[in-house]
Amino acid sequence: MNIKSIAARCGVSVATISRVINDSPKVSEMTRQRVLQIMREEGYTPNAFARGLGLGSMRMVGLLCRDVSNPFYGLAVSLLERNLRLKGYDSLLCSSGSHLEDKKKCLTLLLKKKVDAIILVGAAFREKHDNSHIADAARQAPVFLLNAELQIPNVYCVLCDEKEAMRANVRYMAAAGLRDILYLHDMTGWAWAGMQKLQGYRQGLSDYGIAENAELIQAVELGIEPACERVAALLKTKIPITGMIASEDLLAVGAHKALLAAGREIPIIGFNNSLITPCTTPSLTSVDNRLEAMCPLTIDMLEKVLSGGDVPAKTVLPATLVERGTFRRADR
Amino acid sequence: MNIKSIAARCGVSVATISRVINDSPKVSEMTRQRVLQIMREEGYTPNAFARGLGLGSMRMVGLLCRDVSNPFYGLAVSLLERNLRLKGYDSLLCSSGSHLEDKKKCLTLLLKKKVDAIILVGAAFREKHDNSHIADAARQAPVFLLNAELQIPNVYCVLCDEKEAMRANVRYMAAAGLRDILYLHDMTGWAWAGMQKLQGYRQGLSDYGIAENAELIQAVELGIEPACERVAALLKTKIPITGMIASEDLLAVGAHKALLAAGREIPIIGFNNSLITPCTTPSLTSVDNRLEAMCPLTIDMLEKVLSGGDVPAKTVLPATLVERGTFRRADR
DNA sequence: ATGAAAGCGCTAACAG
DNA sequence: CTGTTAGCGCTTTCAT
Repeated sequence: MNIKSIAARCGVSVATISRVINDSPKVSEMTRQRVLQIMREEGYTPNAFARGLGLGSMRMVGLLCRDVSNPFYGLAVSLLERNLRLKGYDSLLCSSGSHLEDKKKCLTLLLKKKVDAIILVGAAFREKHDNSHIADAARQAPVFLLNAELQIPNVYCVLCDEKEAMRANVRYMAAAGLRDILYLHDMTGWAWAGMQKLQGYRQGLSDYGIAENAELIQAVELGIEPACERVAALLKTKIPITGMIASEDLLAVGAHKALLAAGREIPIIGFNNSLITPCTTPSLTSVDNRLEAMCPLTIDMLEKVLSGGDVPAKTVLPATLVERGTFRRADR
Repeated sequence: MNIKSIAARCGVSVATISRVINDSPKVSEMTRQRVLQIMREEGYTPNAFARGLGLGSMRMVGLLCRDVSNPFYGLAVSLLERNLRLKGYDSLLCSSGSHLEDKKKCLTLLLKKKVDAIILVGAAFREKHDNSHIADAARQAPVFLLNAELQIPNVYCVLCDEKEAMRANVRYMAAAGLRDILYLHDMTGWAWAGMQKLQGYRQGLSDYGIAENAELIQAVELGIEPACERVAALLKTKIPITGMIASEDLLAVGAHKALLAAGREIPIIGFNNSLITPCTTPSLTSVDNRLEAMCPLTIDMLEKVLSGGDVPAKTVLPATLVERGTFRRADR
């Protein structure tokens, strides 16, 4: 069943069928209806590959993330995919892992499939030294970075101001009279987002003239248990801790668990406002980095770029603190 | 840059280039090397659409799930995608939501893109009354069900015996002397998997000659808070509860939260062995439904089916109880 | 408004 | 082992 047989069955040429398929205005309403009718009767679907070949696009975009099984990325991918579908794009998914070589490979694979655009989900896609592979990719298709920043032609960034959010966290706590604020993060080596957050923490301290205490900055593996163990150990030392801020909810939950075991209660703020915030008792206060806003925005931009429109290379949204039981702002 | 210009540059015909691209053995090693060399020099990549048109496949498979942002599905999608990539397939992702009409639409969209196969992730894709849309799809491409069963030609099922797992849960608890076992589930209307688990619970009771108590079977919305509220309410009644089994970890965590608030401790078993099991103190005992085994297996089967091999229409794996702090088996 | 025909870039049967 | 050539199914100019 191809365009030719439909044309024959309709008594028109393939050109007319093609016009109907592509919603061209240069078809009389009468023939359009007849063609549509027959297409329905025959259950005809235009061959996507042939269309792709002719049009140079199959309306697919590549979604790259480190790992969809990470709830944060999973949510991002879910939101992106839905918004893409609304605009008639399909999503080619690619969990790349965190090795640079694998990320490059994934990029190449997506480009080979001739996707219309590529979305890099997460700050993990900004390398420390060399982002030339992204620049290369951007020469073939527009690249969108979700939650990372990179100034490269044909690369568009949508991100949430996490540095400022972290800074605000510290200030809120300081304003509540807490001065010994533990910063629990999961930075492993270079991680742009991690650096930003850490800087935010430091700025927050300096805003309030609090001296930085290296013992209060703790890096652990990303997970509830590693965080729990570390905090449990810290609580046994003489290091004073009156507040805790984590770079990820999982760490905050781990910290809370350690507190519970030690029979103590200390204000905690998590990050990402993920679905585990109700895990703790009371529920976890957490920073929401606005995925629900960033994702639709990204897709809007994508659509504009693909239709030749002009779009800012960088859009920054402010984060929001979602206050729950583990910490509430004092200043209101 | 197309096959023709590469052919010209190499001084051979397009057929030879095509043979090289497709790893045909009928090319002399010398020319193969020369062609590969030049392809590299020119940075040539065969046009995927044209190949798709010629070969009738772009090596893509459709991944359908209700929502990737659900950690359980996210993990499944992640595992499937990785295993597919290892075999050279790309994944077209589709979060369909739970409405039948939307699921049908997604199926149609994937088929339009001429995917080589379709994987339906989760029991949600088995409808109560009419699965003809799946049968229709299966006529166009093999369909694989992850964690659901359906006897339809060209549909292959890989699942975990959740009914038996739930039955075992009850038996373990009963063997430990617990008789008033609350069953907390999230069944909303028809849900095949939900029914299976419930049946398992009932069988477990009957295995031990325990009479079913309707008040001990509670349906709540899927989420920590709904479960917490419900259990908190139950604990205030006179209904005896000596053990709890949940159809999903989230519910178990909610239940545990309620217990904590009430200052009580009751054995709990969750389901899915998700990343939130360390949320509770002590950590949550949970049933692992073997995604790590099912996903690679599914992809193996997919590969075999696509290469014309014979494959069983249904494969069932046993679940595993991962014992942590909230419950341990007595019988060993 | 419609049709004829020349691509799009690659594959594969056939001939050598 | 290699080349010639006819598709694959659709899009799109250019006539009419």
